[in-house]
Amino acid sequence: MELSKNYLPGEVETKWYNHWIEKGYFHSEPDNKPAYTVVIPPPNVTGVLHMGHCLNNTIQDILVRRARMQGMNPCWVPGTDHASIATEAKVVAMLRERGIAKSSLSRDEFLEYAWEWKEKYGGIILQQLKKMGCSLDWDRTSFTMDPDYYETVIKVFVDLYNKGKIYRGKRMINWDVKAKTALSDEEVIHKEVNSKMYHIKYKLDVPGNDYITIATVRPETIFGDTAICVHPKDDRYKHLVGKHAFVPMINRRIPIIADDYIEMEFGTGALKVTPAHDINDFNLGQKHGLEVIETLNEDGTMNEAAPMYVGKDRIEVRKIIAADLEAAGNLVKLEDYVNQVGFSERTDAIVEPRLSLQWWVDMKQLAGPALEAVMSDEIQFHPAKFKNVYRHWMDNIKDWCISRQLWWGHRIPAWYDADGNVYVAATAAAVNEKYPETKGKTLTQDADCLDTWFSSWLWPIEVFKGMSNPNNAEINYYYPTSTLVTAPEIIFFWVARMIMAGEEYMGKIPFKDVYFTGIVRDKQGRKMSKSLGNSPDLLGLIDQYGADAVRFGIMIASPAGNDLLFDESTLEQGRNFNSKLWNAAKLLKMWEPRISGEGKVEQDAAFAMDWFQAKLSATQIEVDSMLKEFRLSEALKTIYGLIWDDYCSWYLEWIKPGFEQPIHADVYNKSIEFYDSLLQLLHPFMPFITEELHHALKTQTQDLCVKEYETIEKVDEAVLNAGALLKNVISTLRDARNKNQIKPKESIDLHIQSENNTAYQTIQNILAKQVNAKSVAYTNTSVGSSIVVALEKDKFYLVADQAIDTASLKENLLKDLEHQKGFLASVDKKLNNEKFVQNAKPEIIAIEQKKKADALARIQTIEESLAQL
RNA sequence: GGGAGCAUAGCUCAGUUGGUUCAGAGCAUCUCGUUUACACCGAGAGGGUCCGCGGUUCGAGCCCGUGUGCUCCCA
Repeated sequence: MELSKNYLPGEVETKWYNHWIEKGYFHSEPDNKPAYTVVIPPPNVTGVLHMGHCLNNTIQDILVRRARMQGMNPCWVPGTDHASIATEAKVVAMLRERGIAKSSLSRDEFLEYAWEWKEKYGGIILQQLKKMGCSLDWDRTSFTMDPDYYETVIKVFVDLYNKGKIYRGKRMINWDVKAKTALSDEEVIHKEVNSKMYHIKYKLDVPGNDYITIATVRPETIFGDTAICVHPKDDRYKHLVGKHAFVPMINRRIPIIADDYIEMEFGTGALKVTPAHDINDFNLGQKHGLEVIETLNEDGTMNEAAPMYVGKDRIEVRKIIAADLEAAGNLVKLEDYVNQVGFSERTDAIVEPRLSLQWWVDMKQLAGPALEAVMSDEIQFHPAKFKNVYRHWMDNIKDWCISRQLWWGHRIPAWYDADGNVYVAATAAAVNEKYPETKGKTLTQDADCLDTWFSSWLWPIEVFKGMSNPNNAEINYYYPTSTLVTAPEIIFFWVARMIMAGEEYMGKIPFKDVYFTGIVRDKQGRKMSKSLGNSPDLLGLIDQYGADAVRFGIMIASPAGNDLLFDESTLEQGRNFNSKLWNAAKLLKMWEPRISGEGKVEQDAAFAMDWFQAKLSATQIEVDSMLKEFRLSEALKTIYGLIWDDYCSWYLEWIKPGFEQPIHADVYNKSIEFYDSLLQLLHPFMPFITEELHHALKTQTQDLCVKEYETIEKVDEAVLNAGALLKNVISTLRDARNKNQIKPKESIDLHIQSENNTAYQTIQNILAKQVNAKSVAYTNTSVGSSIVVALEKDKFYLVADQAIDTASLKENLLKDLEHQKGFLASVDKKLNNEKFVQNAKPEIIAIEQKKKADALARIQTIEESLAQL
């Protein structure tokens, strides 16, 4: 097969992906081989591929492809998450564009639109993963609202309720005014915001015209104030405790109370207490038996509690209230202030604390075994630092608010009778059966849906129908899964809860290793986000550079445990690597017509082959151990260096036949074999080009994708060292040529002075070729009018036609001499130190003595060279 | 406010229980070079008081203390 001038990724990628699918390589069925199971973190059904997915799925594909080539039975399950809030928001927006208000639709009508939307636009992201080469088992594509999955979620709710681990309660929750739903704590993102601190004075209900001043960043909440609180030890306010004050503008009379919760140094030391709209104030209110006055409607507008602002949004009121307070004479001052404000993860609306009746999971009961599994390393986190983060959260775990005021999702299986009694069971019929007293009564189902994560925490179980069809062959074979690859941001949302669900419902951990990827940032270190517009178009990049180059670029820049600073130049590096691979194959193929089977392999070529075999084995071992430790980026770098430097720059040059000369069949075949091993090693990282070249090299019986790794050959250390010496000599001599301005084309005569000539004789042809020497000779004495180079204990004389710059040669030698002498002095200092000799281990002392002997020998060599100048 | 982590070449990072030849790699930089795989290239080079200070030790990039700066998580 003839290779084109350049590698063209586009066609090659489509061709091989289709081929792999046709062959069914990615499909897994339980068998006798060990399973290697990975479940994809299900992207939102509304999602499109971004850099985070790209990193995450490339890593998973590397692990899965490698497992496949190691003879395991890998199963990588794709799927999507219904993403309740995000999807419902998209559907509502789509309806609005068509002029349909959600409020004008019944629940069923709305859901019909939602499903229609999901079928049409959902799962685009899965198609995009194919572009990247992901070896997912498409026959297993799952969705968190598939019928079985849906039933399982409901079953789990009922079960936890029956066990007393789910309850309904009125609590302070995070309210998303845009989506008009409750949010869990994890769905609130705290950001630093520039605000204003309003100092507002409240008239005291005492004779005279006295005031008490409070400081707040949320002045619109004053309408919900039901007390003012000061510290009991605060001398400024002691006399006011037990008295009353009036809320500005509405003149409602509220008590002044004392509590040591107050920080005297903060603000004015007096706190307005608004139990309905702040969690701390709520707790304070409970403690002191204060009234709770709500001032907000569901959509964040003010209600009748603020008569002059009814229907206006709270943020808008915050802006205009200053003037009104000022007019009323209650505004003391305004100052700039930076504070933390909670935003909705999904809608970016400012979250309002709100008192509300919601469903909760009692997390304390579930946390125990899940914490233990990680602390005991039954589940290993990579990097391990996330163990601490995990423990901290589990130790301080709060109950999980799971109800969402949405229609898209799993509807809560709770029914209410006319008196407001609650009955929990999977269906209305099941309610009647379980609670006979409900028969004949009109029951209304809870209108709310469950938090999206209440379904995703069952993902590793239910993708194998582990709950809807317990103990089936697949769940028994594939569960627990092997490795979970995910972003650290969802350690609490998802990872922790999957562990809980696994322990609760399977009695077993859901995965053995968790690999946390870094966060994808731009060149300046800013997180990639839609609002910053710094996310590149991934499909465009794949078109431009090829999928392999994108995978390479992203992996080479992702040090284990660190964030990824995305820079397009690494994709360029990936593309250049593609070219390098392509050209090396072209070179090999060029030699094919010149194969000759005659005679013996020349000794320098034999050396080159032995050396590369040793280098290859050593690197395979190294890569193996790196991958075991999930050091993927380093493993890729190592393979890159092996291919580019050791194979292309050294090995191929060493065995390269002269102009139009034949190549020995053994050398040719061995070189092809080496190259195929390199492609195999690289395949998990860059699957397309490696498969293409694997087939381009020669007729293959097997696709690379499923070709199992062979046992690694034993490393011949002696040959490895000999190769290292050869490389060192070549570089040193080339440097000497460069420094003496000998033109590359000009050949030299090389004389070697060494105690070990045989070491050089086997490699002298390579040496001659690589430093452009027309002759190599061995000598016992110095060679006149030559460039002298000292390396270790050996000396090399380069004889060239042109005049020699003795002065600079001498300068270099003197510099080296000084260097060596300084080194000798430091070694001597150590050896003459009695304490060192007494305390250091014998092998360390032996090393120091060898250092000394070597340094002395080198100094002698240099001095001799100097004497000859 | 609580917790976790980081600080090594211009950039991004390695550096295994403190001790192999004066700290390594990739990228970037500089010099030379179009020799028939590759300029998406080759050859070579330069570049670091390992954040500051103090301590332990015969010996510290690595251990301890402290200061400074940065990042993330939680409240």
